[in-house]
Amino acid sequence: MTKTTRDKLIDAMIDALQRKGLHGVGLSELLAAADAPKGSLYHHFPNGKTELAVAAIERVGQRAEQAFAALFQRQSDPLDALTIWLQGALGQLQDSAFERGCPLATVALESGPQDHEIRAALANTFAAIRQALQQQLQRHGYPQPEGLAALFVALYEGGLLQARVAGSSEPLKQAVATLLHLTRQHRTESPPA
Amino acid sequence: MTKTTRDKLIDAMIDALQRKGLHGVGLSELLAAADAPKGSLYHHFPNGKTELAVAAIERVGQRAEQAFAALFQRQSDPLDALTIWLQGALGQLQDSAFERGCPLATVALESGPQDHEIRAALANTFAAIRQALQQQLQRHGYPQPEGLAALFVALYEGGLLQARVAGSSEPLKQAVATLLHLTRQHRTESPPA
DNA sequence: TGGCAGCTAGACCGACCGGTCTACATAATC
DNA sequence: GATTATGTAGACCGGTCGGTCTAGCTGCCA
Repeated sequence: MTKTTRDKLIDAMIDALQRKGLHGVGLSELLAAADAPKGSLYHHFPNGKTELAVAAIERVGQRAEQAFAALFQRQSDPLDALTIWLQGALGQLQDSAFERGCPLATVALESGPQDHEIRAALANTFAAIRQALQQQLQRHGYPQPEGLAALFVALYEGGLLQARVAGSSEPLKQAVATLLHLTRQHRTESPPA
Repeated sequence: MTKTTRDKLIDAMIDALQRKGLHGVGLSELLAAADAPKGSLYHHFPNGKTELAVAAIERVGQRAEQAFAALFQRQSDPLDALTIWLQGALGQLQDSAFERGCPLATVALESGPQDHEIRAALANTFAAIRQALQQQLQRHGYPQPEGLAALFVALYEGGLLQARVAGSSEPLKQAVATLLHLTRQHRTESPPA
């Protein structure tokens, strides 16, 4: 299975978004990473960098949904699934010497209201992730599933950010441990019907 | 009290970092906002954009520490102080039509390990904030104060990020409510000595 | 074999990037 | 009043940016 040029471009963009964000990459870097000429980029993505970024965001969203689905299926407790997910992200960050974080976070912060296409793609993706989480939490009887879902996403993004600048996994690990403790304890005291 | 050119440059950089991050601003934009010529920039900050960014990060850190100190002094419960702080950030985000977020988050994600000056400034600032939080939480008998401090910072950064892309305060508000609920409940059951 | 679509290839463009440099105004120092 | 430090002012530079455009390759269908 040889990857198409289009796919290589999207993957190159995802990698770049993880490392430096949208404004931090140049087209030349993207093209070199994908081993493609400029013509191919503008053939597959007539609107250039922006359109490629949107495609990358959407692909990240798809992958996340798939990964979540698989994870929730294997783990009986969604909190276990979340723990594994967080550990995976942290592992990737460590293995890359604290270079590779969330592919969505940096563009999210770089974007303004005028970047409507990018913001729309991001809004959809984040909403979908929160909703998937919420459903699982609800199904397993956790209280305030919506707030809890947003809280876990915030922990993920905010925790990776802190680990990144600290050059250490500790802040995220501690935060995760605390939130899991809090959540589990709370659920024990008000068990599901 | 007329602001010096140096101060105007730093403030312009802080504003830019909140809106689009370091790679998203050009020098020309900074200089226009500060109403200063290029010569002044390179006079006050010989290492250019990077040095200005470091100065901006440090100033943000100083302001945060001052604001925290005042807040913790007025509020008997650190959780109340934190709530006010989060509300303030959310208010600024809303009032700016979801443009103005945390001045540190975007640079943090844009930076790589090679940007050692910026990363060092960020690492210091975040560590100082976490420690200030931790002390207050500890003093008031909250368990796992270190993890809780990291968790609150993560909530702040991750929550603002979500609110930003969603164009809505809801995700953050819900996450905050849930975490406060969890924390307060937990403390009630294991009161301080 | 001719024609055509899909895609690759990269030369080329104007705009803007961050940064350097010289000239000048101002104000403190002797 | 000459000298010197401090800071303002902006012309200027090479490089890179994102984007356009023409040419050519490759395989498919007639």
